[in-house]
Amino acid sequence: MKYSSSKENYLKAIFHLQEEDGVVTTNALANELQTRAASVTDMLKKLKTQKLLLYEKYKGFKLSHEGKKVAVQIIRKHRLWEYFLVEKLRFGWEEVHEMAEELEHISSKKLVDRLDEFLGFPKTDPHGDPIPDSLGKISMKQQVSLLDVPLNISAEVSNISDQSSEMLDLLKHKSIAIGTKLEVRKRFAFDNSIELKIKNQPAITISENVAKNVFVIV
Amino acid sequence: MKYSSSKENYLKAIFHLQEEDGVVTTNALANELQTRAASVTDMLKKLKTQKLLLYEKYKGFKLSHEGKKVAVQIIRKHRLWEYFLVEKLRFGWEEVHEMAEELEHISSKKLVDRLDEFLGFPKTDPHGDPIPDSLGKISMKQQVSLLDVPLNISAEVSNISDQSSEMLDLLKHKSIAIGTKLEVRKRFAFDNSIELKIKNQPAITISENVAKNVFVIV
DNA sequence: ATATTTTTTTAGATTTGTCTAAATTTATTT
DNA sequence: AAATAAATTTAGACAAATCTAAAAAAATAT
Repeated sequence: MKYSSSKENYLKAIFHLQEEDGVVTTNALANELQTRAASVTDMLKKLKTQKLLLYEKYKGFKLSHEGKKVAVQIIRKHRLWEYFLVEKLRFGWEEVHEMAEELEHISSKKLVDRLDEFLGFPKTDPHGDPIPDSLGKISMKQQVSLLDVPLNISAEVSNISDQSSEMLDLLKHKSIAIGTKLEVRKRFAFDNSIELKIKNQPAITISENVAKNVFVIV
Repeated sequence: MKYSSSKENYLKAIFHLQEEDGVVTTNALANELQTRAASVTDMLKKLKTQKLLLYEKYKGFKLSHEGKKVAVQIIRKHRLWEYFLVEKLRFGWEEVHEMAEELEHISSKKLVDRLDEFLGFPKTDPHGDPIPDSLGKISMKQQVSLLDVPLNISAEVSNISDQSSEMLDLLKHKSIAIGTKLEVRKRFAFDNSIELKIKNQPAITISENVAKNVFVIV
């Protein structure tokens, strides 16, 4: 089955919000998609008709099994194309999102699978997010923010949730990138700032605000 | 400026028909795009409003300078993506057209230029059609059908205009592919069939009908 | 040069996705 | 538990791209 780009964007957004917050609301979705609540309601009805969504009006909604399957395939395409753009075409990881937003709607499944193979079956995209496999399975290595990681335990940076250029600039300066191995040495109760140690480098300090956006695998 | 996929398809189709037949008609375009003449008229008006087309009703139409520029960029994208699919993702040249029809509408110019670079600035796509450069220049190595090529002159197959699987099957059997170097040895006036010689192989004969679809560069 | 056929255009509908403004339902206060 | 506020849905409209059926223009044939 093939769905419009618009429908695919709704499915993807619902999937992400479901993951993060457990429940999705009409307003949250409208905000995520930069549209109006009324437009969201219109689309929810269409998605329900196509059995991609379980929806009772005023009562809330969530993706059906089929809806989830479609969403995951779109996310797979998005992340594989991002990987391609960064690793093969040498784009910076901060400039690939918009291009991937378009590329994720290319329909051929065979194309995605061949691309996956061409790229060597990467496990995560350039932002550290896991790439679902051809069957839709997502390896869920659990990520923890630096705020929650235990002290003096080796961890590897896996994801940066705020990808503003200001944030990326700061992290670059502190030599923190996806894949960086580090340990949290101390938490300062005064301002919740955190002291980190990266091998062969002097200790560094980051603010609570930065720490909460840096995710690691322990 | 960004145009809808539908508009881009019209521009591309008009460009191709203009190239082939000099003049384009409403019906020819409707046929090419598998749509109705009325729909074509509707779109022509829109393209005129956007100054992509010179159009006087009942009098005919052709692409404006700007319209041509846009068409060429789409053709560039189409052919680069085809090249990518065949050379990097190992698709057969007969299965890439539909995928390229989608990929050609991805908007980022920077992406296309990076792709071009990644592919090593190929000059022709897998069907032998020339790939316009970043500025829209198309190198017009003139192609001649095997019907028109002089005898006993070395020529290189550059294009197959009929790409039905029957034709491709026949050519495969005769070891004729894009890039094959050959000479025309003899023309038989009786049925206009042609005898060819490919290096290190016995001479072969092809019918007029086949010959007229095989284009070479001399 | 008139009649007939073909091509092209118009008029009016339809579908998809969106919108605004108003109405309805649910949630929150007091 | 009413009153108020917030969230959600409906009603009705619009733009883009398409369609069918009918009208108009151009091309062709007699």
